[in-house]
Amino acid sequence: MTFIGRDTISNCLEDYAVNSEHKGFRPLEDFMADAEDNTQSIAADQHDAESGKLRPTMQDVAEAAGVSLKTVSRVVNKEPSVTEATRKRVEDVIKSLGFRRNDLARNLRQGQTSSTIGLVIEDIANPFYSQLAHGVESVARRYNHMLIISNSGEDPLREREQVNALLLRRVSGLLIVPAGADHSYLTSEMRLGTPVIFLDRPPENLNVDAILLDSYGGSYTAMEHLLRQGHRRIGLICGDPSVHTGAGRVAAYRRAMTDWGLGLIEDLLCFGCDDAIKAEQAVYRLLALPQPPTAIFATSNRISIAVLRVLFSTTHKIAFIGFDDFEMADMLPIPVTVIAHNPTEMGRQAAELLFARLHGDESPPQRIVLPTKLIIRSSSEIKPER
Amino acid sequence: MTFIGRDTISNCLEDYAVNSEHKGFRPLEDFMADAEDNTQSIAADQHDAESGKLRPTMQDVAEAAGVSLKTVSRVVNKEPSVTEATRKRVEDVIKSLGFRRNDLARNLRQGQTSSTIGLVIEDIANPFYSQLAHGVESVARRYNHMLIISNSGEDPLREREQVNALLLRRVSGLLIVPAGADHSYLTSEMRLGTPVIFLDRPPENLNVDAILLDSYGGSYTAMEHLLRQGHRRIGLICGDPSVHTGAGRVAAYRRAMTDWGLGLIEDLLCFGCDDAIKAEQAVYRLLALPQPPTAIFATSNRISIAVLRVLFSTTHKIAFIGFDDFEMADMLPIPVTVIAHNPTEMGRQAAELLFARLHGDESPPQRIVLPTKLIIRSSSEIKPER
DNA sequence: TTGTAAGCGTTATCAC
DNA sequence: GTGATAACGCTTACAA
Repeated sequence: MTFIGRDTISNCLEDYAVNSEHKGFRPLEDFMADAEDNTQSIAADQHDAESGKLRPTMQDVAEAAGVSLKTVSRVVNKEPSVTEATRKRVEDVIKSLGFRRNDLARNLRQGQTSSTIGLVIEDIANPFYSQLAHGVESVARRYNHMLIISNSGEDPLREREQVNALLLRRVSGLLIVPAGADHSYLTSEMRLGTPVIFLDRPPENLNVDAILLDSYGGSYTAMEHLLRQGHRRIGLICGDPSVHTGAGRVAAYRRAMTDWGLGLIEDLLCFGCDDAIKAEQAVYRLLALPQPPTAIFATSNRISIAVLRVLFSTTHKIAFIGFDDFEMADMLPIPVTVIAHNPTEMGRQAAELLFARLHGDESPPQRIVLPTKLIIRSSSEIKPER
Repeated sequence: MTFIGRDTISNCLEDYAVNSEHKGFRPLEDFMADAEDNTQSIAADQHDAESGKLRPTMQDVAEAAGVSLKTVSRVVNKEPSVTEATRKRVEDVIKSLGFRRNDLARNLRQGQTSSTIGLVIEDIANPFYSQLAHGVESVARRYNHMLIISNSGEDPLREREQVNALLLRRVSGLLIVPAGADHSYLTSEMRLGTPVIFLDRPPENLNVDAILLDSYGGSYTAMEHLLRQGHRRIGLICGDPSVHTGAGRVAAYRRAMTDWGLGLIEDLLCFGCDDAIKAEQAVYRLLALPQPPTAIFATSNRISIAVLRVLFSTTHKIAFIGFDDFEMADMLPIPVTVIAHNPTEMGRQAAELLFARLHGDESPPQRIVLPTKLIIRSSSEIKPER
């Protein structure tokens, strides 16, 4: 075990510890700007010079063991009809040569697949997606498949590229959180036998399995809860309202207002708040209104956090509900009421369905809608000021 | 766009909205227990009945276009020497047949690799690892590689299985956050040419690149900060102290105490708090001590959150510092002082190094130690009660 | 129990 | 420019 010496420690003290002007969580790029040249590089001891050896094949093993290639194959695949003696001999050679079967070749011969499934999401760094991926992975492992994850970054073009790259690699199946609108480009591939399942958002122009969330129902429940508390001016902060999930949540907002006999006040609706900056600006705009909202509904975890950051920094007493639960929602100064659901379970169900398809389930494409649950903490219990 | 009807909404109201006895963030399994039978399944419209078509090969394309297999290959790979006319003809056939090159076969022929890299981590649902994965993926994409992520769940056995599965699939390179202790099993594979890089923890019995964090330096800085505030009874809550990261943080704790002329009080040291439950129990134990600590140092993000959950639920005024920054650390009732670093950058650097190795960089194995930064918020400024 | 030969879908070599 | 033909490392079918 090697530790960095005391000099490192004093470096840290001088360079960082005193600096406390920084506040707030800085997850990505902006962090290293002032720190990266402090990267310390320590060369390790020695290095194996000679390399360039070729990877041994079954043929090599066969020759070294004095048996045929096929016998090696039998041993490797644990087929029964091999003498204990030859098996032992072959296994020894395998060990000494460091042989490892090439599954690329194996899969090429056996079927069309790579015992790998592909998952296309927006951004693995978002907890929603990392939980989703966790669920998928746990199921994939049960079926002896590995998981290739690729980020589309909400870019339809990139989504297509990634899907194509996965298909080239002959993934056994595909799980997609769609970024683009038109997915008809997948029809031919699906006809050829690759099962595809959509997550979180349904496909357009494609008849395919989808695991969705009850965005509309959950949001309607949340709105009703706010309305029951007496709120009439409710701000809405959402991302792209043309995305399915956003659309459902916005529709629920509108419908709830209408059902309660309230008109829509355009000034209270904020669209396109896809990143933290835009969401924060939207909140500031709402607060500056002659008649600011008495409550705010945010349509996703990222947006919620941005909104709350502003709300907590002001003295305004505004009720809040957000879609998606998030870690620490219950630990904030005012615990946050959320529309919760289970991303891990969503990933699991999608993966299970994928493997069912892979194993020959030919039933018609399904639409599974997972339930949401209003978790009432404190932020929604703030009453409207009169 | 299809929305769930009003009946769904009332379901939600009755089944969930009223239920508010639940508090706290429930990320995984325990959530669905009471909700899963509410899963609604809606069968979709119709279904393409006939399938079973075989995937077209270059040979099929060649026959349909009346050219040789090799010519198709030339077109697919955009090699120069093809007439515009034949190129067009072949491309049309490719489109009409929905042909897609099988990269399994291509890779088999070309080299040993699958233009895929493998990443083995503890748990993708942990923000530390999902940020790390994000960094790796962004670099991999630049190099036209896809990323296979697999979770070891801290289990050395599973780690080995996963590594083996990745190697069987002929990943171009391997990024590992090691769970096990002995990694000599990788030597033969590395000699055969697969570059391997360790993240967060160095390998044992293996001379290989590693990207690490300055656990010791960061922790020492944190301890000094607490000691300067006058704290003398500082509780330590950590996971497995035999893991490299844990060991470095514990060593810094001990050393700092010693350097300040303080003895170690065994009662204040809590080891093996790997999950939230154990960490919480540890805090309760500390609080119940005849002389409880006036400050606590937690050695990871998960532990920090568990500790804070307890601390915030009591009236004890205890200072706190945690290793790893986390989202919302600055928004809690008492903003949390942390030892921050950049997981995304760690992933990026590891991936860059991996590709350098892949491109023939033969320099001796490196140990890169990334800096940490003490971000002082409020939790560390609580003075010891006299 | 063991071995031979063909073939998976591509690319590489070298003719034409 | 284009096309045979032989690999790549393995499995399948069938023979010995």
